[in-house]
Amino acid sequence: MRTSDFPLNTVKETPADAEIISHQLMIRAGLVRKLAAGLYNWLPLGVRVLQKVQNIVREEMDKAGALEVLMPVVQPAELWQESGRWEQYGPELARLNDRHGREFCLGPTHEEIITELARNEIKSYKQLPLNYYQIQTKFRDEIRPRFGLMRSREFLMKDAYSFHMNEASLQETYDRMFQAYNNIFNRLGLNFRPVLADTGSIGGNASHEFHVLAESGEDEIAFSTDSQYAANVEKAEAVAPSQTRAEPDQALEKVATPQQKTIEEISQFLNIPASQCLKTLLVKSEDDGLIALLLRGDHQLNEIKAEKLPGVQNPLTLATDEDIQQAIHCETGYIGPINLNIPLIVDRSAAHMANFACGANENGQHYLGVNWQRDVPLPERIEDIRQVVEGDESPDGQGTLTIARGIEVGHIFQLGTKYSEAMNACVLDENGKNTVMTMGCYGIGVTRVIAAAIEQNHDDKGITWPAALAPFEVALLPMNMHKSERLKAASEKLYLALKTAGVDVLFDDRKVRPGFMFSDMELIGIPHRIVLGDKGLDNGMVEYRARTESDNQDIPLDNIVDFISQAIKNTKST
RNA sequence: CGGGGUGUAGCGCAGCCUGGUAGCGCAACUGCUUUGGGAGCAGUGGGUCGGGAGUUCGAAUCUCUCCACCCCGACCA
Repeated sequence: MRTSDFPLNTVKETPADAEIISHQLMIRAGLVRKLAAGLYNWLPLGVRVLQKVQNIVREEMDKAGALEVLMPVVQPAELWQESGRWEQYGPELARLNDRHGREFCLGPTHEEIITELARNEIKSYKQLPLNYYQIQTKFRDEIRPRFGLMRSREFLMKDAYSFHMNEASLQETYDRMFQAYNNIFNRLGLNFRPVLADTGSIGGNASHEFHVLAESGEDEIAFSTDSQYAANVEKAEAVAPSQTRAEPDQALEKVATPQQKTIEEISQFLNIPASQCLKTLLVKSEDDGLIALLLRGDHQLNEIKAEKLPGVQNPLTLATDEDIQQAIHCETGYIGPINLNIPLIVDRSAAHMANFACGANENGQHYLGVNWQRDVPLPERIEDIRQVVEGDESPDGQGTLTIARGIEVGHIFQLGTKYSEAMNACVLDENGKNTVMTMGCYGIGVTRVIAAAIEQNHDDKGITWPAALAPFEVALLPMNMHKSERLKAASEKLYLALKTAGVDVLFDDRKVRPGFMFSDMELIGIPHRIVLGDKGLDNGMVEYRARTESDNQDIPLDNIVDFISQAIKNTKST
């Protein structure tokens, strides 16, 4: 490709509304342009990268035995009503009517559609297992689209759905997908980790997320220092402290704490660490009453864990100030377990506290030196309801947890029969008996992968694409070609030779100054650069430099095609 | 949805407080010079100042209203 035929649309200035580096660079390099909040146009250069990702995803999915399909973006409401998600989904589901007034939505995902497809097309156990996938646009009307292509409203996703006779077959495909995902992200050249995950609103059993590690990631991941254990903090289990609870050695004492409500204020006011304060949160119970959740002051409630507990309203709902006033006759901030006449659930770590402080259920009053059993019965329900923190013991008993940030680029689920049962997707088994199919689903955020790749691969000059993602493999830069017929001839000849050798080369034949060319090619992140100049030609040499290197290498013109082919091969295999 | 902010040339911004001929830099186009790290000089084109209503002799500027976009928050008592 020639730059005279392939305008680069790079911009020197950083757009004002781009917060994170990938967003800035995607706009500066001319990959995308914003159309509206969360909506982007893809320019030719960006499309090339998109296609690279798609090709790798396709190859690995095909290799893993999945079959490509294509389903509509616009989906009839009936199917969503059948699964129950028409009501469950909030405003994130974009709904619309056609000219006849019939209801539709823009697909945020395709479980309903694939289940409808499968129940019509799959009749016999002999056709199973089957794994369908597509690469298709999704629309989610996000509360707040942000970080450019990282959380846009419209985005490209690879989604796959598998169908099975039983759990064992599902597990087999799930394992294959797990492997396929590892292959995909390895081939893409990303630094990533598969982690145990919560199944979220989609429901189901086992689930893994694939995270690209980056500071700007929106998710927190907990890793063991000593083992392979890795989990999203939403999911990571906070194990009970291994040491036994300290003996009471302080007397119970009631102290005035006027205007001191938050844990921070209390710990400062009483001059005790937050870990010695007990935090009491009131939430709604299933029958619309109240339940108290007790946590160590320095710990945070894990909403996902809490709302799964029997008796706790799901989704988790905090008690209002009025509820609390009515039930306890005090304000928030002064609640504690002593003489608290509502059901209590205590976190494992909180159950190990001794000589702690807590609210006295009277405005402006706290207790000090509180101990379980002596001053207040230890609640029967001891559960894991907190977020893990750095330094916690790893749930597998090996090492401690460290926490890193990640960008979720893939997610695989064992769905079970959630959708197939609701939508009656059955096949006949070998006895001619109707059986509900078991399902799995597997997603990759194709557009997000690109943003994540840039977050992980950039320098002060621009993008430093992993080889597999770069829009072109080689930049061919002639210095002032329009002034030298000899240079022009040599450049054209080399361009042709590279193309013939199957190299994806971008030939900068614009009449621009050298510095301009260098900057453009570095910004858009082409991994290999060949520079031709008159001086070099005198000696039959050209210059080579890899995008991530800072020094030139002189290569004989006669060898450069072989040299480059080899360099490309090397970067691809690493 | 709550709070805050911004809308002026393709992009980045000034002008607004204190009403009086719409500006700067980059980009684009033309010409000349230059040519190994985003060139210099000269010239050219480009604006319903987000939309609407109002106040005024006169509104980018003041008032009201609508819209768009951005940031923070939306469990941490």
